[in-house]
Amino acid sequence: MERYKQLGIKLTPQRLAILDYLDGNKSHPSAEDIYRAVSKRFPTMSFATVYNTLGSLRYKGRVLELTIDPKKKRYDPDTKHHHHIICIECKNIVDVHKDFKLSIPDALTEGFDLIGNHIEFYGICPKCKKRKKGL
Amino acid sequence: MERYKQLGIKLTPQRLAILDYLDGNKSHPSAEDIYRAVSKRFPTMSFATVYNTLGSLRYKGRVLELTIDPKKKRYDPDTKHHHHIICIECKNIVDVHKDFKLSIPDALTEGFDLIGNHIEFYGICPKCKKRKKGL
DNA sequence: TATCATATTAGAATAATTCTTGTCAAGTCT
DNA sequence: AGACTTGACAAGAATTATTCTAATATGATA
Repeated sequence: MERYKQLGIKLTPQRLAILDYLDGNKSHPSAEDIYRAVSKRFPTMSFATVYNTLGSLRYKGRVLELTIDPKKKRYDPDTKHHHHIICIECKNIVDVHKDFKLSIPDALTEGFDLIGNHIEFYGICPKCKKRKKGL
Repeated sequence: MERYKQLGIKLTPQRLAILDYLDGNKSHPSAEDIYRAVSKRFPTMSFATVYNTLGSLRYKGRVLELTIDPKKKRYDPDTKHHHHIICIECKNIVDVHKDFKLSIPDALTEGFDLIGNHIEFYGICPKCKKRKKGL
C-alpha cells in the first residue's frame, strides 16, 4: 500500500484493486482477465478503466505489455529483465529468470543501436502433455 | 514457379502474386502490406484471399507468422531459424541470422518440453536515429 | 473438356483496443 | 465554505485487425 503512493498517480479504489490483482501475479493476465477479476469487487468497473490504468502503470514502469500471444496483449507486473516460455497449445506463459548475455556481431546489426532483448521459448506445458497422452 | 507446384495447394494468379511478393522479401509485411502490393495487379483481390493464402502457406511451412508488432501480425517468408531486431520507434524489423544455442536449466523449465525459441532484440534503427538527431 | 473440390469475392461478424463525452470526486485557492 | 481545476470514471461508440459466410468462379485431374 505504501509502495503504491510512490507511483505518482492518483490512487482510487479501482486502481488499488487492479494493483492488488497484479501484485505478485505470475499468470500474465490479459486486460479481460483483469477486468473479470476486479469487476467482482467493483461491478461497475469498465474496460476503459482497466486500459487506462494499465497505460499509466506501463508509463510508470510498473507493468510490461507482452506481445507474445497473437490474440491479445498480456501484462506482466514483474519488470525485472526476464524471458518467457509459452505453451504452443494453451498459451500458458511462465517466466524464466536467467540472464543470457546475448550479443550480436556488429556486422549483423544493420546499424541499429541495441537497447534490450527478450527471448520467447516455445514448448508444451505439463498439463497439455498429460492431456495429449490421454487421447 | 516450379517450386510453387510442390506446395500441394492449388495455384491461382492471386496466390502466385502473393508468392512473388513474398519471395525474398525481407520487410516482414503485414496482411495489409501484402494486400496493397498485390491488389495493384489484382484490383478485385480481397483481404480474405490474403489471409486464406497466408494460412495455407503457413500450414505448408512456407511462411512464419510473427507476433512482434503489437498492432498486427507480420509475415516472414524466411523460414530458416533466425531472430529479429525491431525498432521501437518505427517498428521496422530486420533479421539476425545467428545461432545462439540457448539452454535453460531443468530447474527453470517448469516441466515444459521445449521446442524452439525466438529472440527479439529491441533497438533504434538508423533512420530513426537520424530523424531524432534532426530535432 | 466435364467434374468437383477448392479458391475467390464482398461484405457481415467478431474481438481487442481506443476514443469520446458527460459526470463526478478530490484537492486548491481565495 | 464556495468556486475552480484537474484528473478519473463509466458507458458506449468507433476503430482496426482478423475471421467467417455464402454465393460464384476456377484450376487440377480423370
